[in-house]
Amino acid sequence: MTSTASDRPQRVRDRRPAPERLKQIITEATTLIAERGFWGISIQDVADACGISDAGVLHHVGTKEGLLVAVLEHRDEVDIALLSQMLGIAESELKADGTLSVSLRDFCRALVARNAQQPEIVRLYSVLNAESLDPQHPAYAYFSAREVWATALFAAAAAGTANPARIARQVFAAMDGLQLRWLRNPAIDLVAEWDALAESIVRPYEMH
Amino acid sequence: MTSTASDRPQRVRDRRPAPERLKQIITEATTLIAERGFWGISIQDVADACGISDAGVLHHVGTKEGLLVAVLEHRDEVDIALLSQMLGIAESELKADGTLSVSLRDFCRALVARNAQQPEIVRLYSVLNAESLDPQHPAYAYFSAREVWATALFAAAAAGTANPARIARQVFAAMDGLQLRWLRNPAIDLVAEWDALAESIVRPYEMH
DNA sequence: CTCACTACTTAGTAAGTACTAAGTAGCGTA
DNA sequence: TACGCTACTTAGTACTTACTAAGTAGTGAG
Repeated sequence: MTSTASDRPQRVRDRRPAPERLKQIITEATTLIAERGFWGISIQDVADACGISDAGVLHHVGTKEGLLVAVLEHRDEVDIALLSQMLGIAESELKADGTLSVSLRDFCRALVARNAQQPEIVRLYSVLNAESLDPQHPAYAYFSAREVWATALFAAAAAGTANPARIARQVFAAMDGLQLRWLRNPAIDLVAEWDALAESIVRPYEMH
Repeated sequence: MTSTASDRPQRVRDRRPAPERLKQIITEATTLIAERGFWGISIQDVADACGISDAGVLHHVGTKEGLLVAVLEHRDEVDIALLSQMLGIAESELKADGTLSVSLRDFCRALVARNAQQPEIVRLYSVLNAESLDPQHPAYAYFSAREVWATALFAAAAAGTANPARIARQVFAAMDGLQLRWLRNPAIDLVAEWDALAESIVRPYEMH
């Protein structure tokens, strides 16, 4: 599972521009953290995956916590760009907490459709979200803020319904929970299952 | 966070009967694993919490994996006893996968009511469930089996509805997700929020 | 071609990891 | 009161951990 020093092949020097190497580190770290959680990986693991030394990784991210920050910041960037593109709205609409120009149904559908295509990322968030319930965890602040931020977004999208705050919480919960089932059993059709579930949740609150 | 050897106070010998000590080890380990996950704790941490040496802990559980097994086995026992008592049914009804003599609504209500009173245990399961998505994790087999087992139980309780299998998955998902929201923000009224959510999910599938 | 820069390496440190072997001390029983 | 059992300790093993200091080797600009 964890490689030992004697396992590691003798390296040929492979120098790369910092941005490229950093991106590689983030990619590999994302996979590893999704698999084993932040406490479950070592800097050495990431270094091995990149084909450099542990000190080489630390040269780019400073500390282990810095590695996690880099991973999460990168995901924020990519996710916001991808989502706003899928929905055909400005990125600013997802960042500021005003109103949303898309319906709750469209918003959720886009989210789920995107997630269905990147189980690794969904897993990263699922694992880190649970792990970071501990206030001592380096991602605690990030995930606490995300909880507020995401709930507000759902509520904004549910502005047309009878009880946006409650809908937001329920939708958030149902989506998270369904993804956990799907991660454990990928045979589940995430999108179809979500459509059925969302229909049930939103319907009672629709205003005519 | 993690105590160092120099922190540890000089111990007075405190010998106890094996069953009592084992129970203490399980209790302390449960708390610690719920906080930091299985990869996030060390046997030394558990030993410190119990006021004995790490070798003392290993005397009772053998290996770190043995510790996790002991924790999970103990929880199974306690949970089944508690649930069957709350529902007024035989323990065997929860173990075998036949029909259930209680309605889905009553079954879920009992589950949620119990969980609302033991956030630490809910957290233990939430953290381990996510962490153990990795097939290498020592609790992988346990949580994979639990997924099947729990889904079957929900389906049995939903036998009277139009689509028991789908209902089971949706209820399982919604409950898990709502608990995650609640663990992060305990101000949420888990029972009330569940009642509203369950109503929405089950209603469309009810047969008259 | 030279030089500054920087992406890396090696070789450390001090601490923590799971786990073992061998011995010690308390307790129940004969 | 002696004896065996066993709950524990100390001291060790071999290894991993995050991180640092100092040096090396590619690279791009002058």
